[in-house]
Amino acid sequence: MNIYESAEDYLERILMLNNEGKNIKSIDLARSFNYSRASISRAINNLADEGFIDIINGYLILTEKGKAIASKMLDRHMKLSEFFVSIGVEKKQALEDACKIEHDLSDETFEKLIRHIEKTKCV
Amino acid sequence: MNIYESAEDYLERILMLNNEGKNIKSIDLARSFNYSRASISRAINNLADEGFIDIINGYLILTEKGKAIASKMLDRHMKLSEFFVSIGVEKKQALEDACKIEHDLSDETFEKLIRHIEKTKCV
DNA sequence: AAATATTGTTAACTTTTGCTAACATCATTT
DNA sequence: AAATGATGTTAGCAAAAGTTAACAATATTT
Repeated sequence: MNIYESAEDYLERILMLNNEGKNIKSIDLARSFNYSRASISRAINNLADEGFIDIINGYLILTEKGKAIASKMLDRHMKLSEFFVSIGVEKKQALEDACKIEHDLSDETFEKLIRHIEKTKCV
Repeated sequence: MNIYESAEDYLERILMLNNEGKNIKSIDLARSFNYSRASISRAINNLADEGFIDIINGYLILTEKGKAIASKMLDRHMKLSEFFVSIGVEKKQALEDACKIEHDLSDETFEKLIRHIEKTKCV
């Protein structure tokens, strides 16, 4: 009953696209990640089995449980990449790095980091 | 001819232990990571095949190629964990988080981060 | 409605990185 | 030298996360 790193990415991406006003099907996610339809199909069905999403008419709908994870990841994603950009990292690179480490940072470290960023914002 | 994350960890750990004045055999690495002898044996032989270490009398000796990676990782490990501690993260957690993200950060982001840390040191 | 194109699923494979079990080798101690 | 113990290797397994190929189910276009 773990949630895997890849699963976190999928949920986050669904929310990200929803926030852009898009309703998402499997194929959209596959295109978004540039992964095969097969990979996404299996992953998505697992997420549905585990109650992170509902699949309704082919559309991927985050459950509360799924949304909780998606929001957490998206929040980390945005804050980390903003921070990287603010210290001079090129945007594309900042996004890429944020995407990787958002899964690995402990809650403690992430929170302390955010506090540090707030504190040093005008330096 | 990639270098995998686990391989980076092994090389780093060899250097770390060398720096404590220890000469390291396979068994020491296994104990250090709390991994089985079998896992380490195979990984180490791969690293030797790929020219990252020499195995001499059972001792694991970093080649120049191996040392380059080990130093880079160890440097990141120390600087990141120091930074985390400096912003209030508990030491054990700081080490754990550093160990994970040291592999993922791009050179650009790592360097910019270090510069930022230097700049905000006395805030 | 029939033909075509798009989307989703299934099965079997690959890579990374760990495991256990069984065996081989090397070192120590009696 | 023989017995014991420590270390290293090999073989086969597992899980996570991707792949391709082949097929099934939907949609769309003529």
